[in-house]
Amino acid sequence: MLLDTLTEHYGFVFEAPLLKEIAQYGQLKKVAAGMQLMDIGAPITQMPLLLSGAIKILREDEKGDELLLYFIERGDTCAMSFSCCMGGAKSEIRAVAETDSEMIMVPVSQMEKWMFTYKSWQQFILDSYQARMKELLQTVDTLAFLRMDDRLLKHLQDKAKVTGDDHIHATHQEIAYDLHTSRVVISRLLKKLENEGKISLHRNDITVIDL
DNA sequence: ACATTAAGTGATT
DNA sequence: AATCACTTAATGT
Repeated sequence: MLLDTLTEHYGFVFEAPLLKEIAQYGQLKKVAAGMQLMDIGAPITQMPLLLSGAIKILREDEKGDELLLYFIERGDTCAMSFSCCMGGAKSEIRAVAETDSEMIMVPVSQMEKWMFTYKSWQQFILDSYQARMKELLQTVDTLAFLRMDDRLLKHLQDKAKVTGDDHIHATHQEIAYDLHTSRVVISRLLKKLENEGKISLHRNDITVIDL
C-alpha cells in the first residue's frame, strides 16, 4: 500500500492528513539505474519525492557536455524544479537515476496548494531548497578554484554515500564525464589518491577507503 | 590467439 | 588542467 511506504519514509516529516493526501494524488514510480527522468527544456508537471535510491542532477552546455551538480537522496525532493514549476517554466536541468530508485510523483498543482494548507510541507520545501542550494554552492566553490583533486575525492565520497557502497562501479571515462574533464586527468588524480592511500583501484571498480 | 576496451605514462601546450 | 600519442593490462570471443 502506498500510504504505508509513505509513512515509513516520511512519517516523521508530515502529519497524517498530508500523508493521506500525498498517497491520494501521488503515484509510485520505480526506475532502473541509468534511466533519464527529466531533460533540459522539458515542462515540469510533477515533482518526485524520493523513497529510495539516488538521482543525479546534471547541467549541460551548448556542445552537449555534461556537468554533475549534485545528488538527490532518500527524503529529498528536487526543490530546483519547484521554483521552475511555480511559473510553469521548463526544466533547466537533466535528471538521471544513479541507482535503482523508487519515488512518488506528485502533481505540481497539489504541491502548490499544500504550501498554504500544510505548515510541515512548507517547511519541507524550504529545508530542501536550502540543502540543495548549499550543495550547489559547494560545487561552485570547487569549480571556481579549479581544484580538480578535491572535486574528484568529494565526488567519489558522494557517490559511495548515495550508493551505500564503498565500491564504485564506474570507468575513469564515466567519472570524467560527470566532472566535465578528460579521462587522462581522472586517471592521474586517481593514481595520486591511490598512492595517498585514500582509494584502491581496479578495473571498473574503485574502492573508497577514506570516508 | 586476437580484438576490444580500460587504464597508465611521458611529453607538450 | 587538457590533449596527444603510445604502452600496458584486463576481458570478451
